Amino acid sequence: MVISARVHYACLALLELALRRDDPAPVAAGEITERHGIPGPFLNQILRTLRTAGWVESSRGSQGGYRLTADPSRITLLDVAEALGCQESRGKTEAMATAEDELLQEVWERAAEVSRQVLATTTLGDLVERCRHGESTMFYI
Amino acid sequence: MVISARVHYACLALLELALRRDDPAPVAAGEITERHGIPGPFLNQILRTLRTAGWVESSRGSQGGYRLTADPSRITLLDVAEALGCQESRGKTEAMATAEDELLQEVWERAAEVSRQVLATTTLGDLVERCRHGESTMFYI
DNA sequence: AAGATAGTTGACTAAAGTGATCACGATTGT
DNA sequence: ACAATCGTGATCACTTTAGTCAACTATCTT
Repeated sequence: MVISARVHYACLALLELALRRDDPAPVAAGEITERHGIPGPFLNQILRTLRTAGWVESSRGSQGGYRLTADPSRITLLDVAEALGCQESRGKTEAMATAEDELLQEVWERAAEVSRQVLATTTLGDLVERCRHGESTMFYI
Repeated sequence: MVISARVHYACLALLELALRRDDPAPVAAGEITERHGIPGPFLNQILRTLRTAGWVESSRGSQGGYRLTADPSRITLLDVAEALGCQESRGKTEAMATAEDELLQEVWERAAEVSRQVLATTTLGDLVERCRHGESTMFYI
């Protein structure tokens, strides 16, 4: 599971939308780029992807912008990463996999899985809460 | 933590060396490429890296080859990955990190850390044992 | 109706990483 | 001598990633 700048930006944007969810007015892309220093056209591209994936909806024209389509507590960081096309491959060509090969593959898969679990158990709602309470409630291993 | 083909090959090679550790004769690179279908010159490059990192030693000339320098149970897959220069960056430029930014960084870091833990707790010795007993003793989450 | 604001679309570029190859040189055993 | 084997550095093709651009469409305000 690689966390690219794209995914990071996407999460930032969605977090911003989540924080302003009680405000009925949509949030313009420009406001997000300004607050987080994300290159404008790039964020635009990302928001488009999130819209196609169904996580945000947009309204055009003046006073337009983006809105979350779901409750922040129902959107996990894994959802976001997958929406952005985080393809994990290591796509065994099926041919000639020795015993050692398979043994290693299992380890790689497990390493990826635990990583995925972390993302799957963190929702935008969690982050909003942490953000509001100003606590950094991460417990390290 | 991205598992590249390079790291996978490196682990295969080291596993091979570990399996044949009682045999005093060094293992030629050619034997490994043949058994696992790894492109020859590529494995050569990888073994060179492992040598510089100190995990294997080589002897030249006819009957030459590679040998492990350490006990397989003391070599973790994380060691191997790091030897191959698995650089994880997501290197915050230090400038303008908003609260949301830092919150996300913590999550990415934790996701990477649990992944690293899996690799750090699996040694070549473990794999040798599993390989010999033919069991696939992986417990999934 | 005009103009400003804001999202839509698709193509495009530059840089970096990845997987892999090559030519040539240096050692060592038989 | 000769074949086997490692050592070194350069190079290449391909893909992904980050980011850009131009032109277009929709909507609101006045």
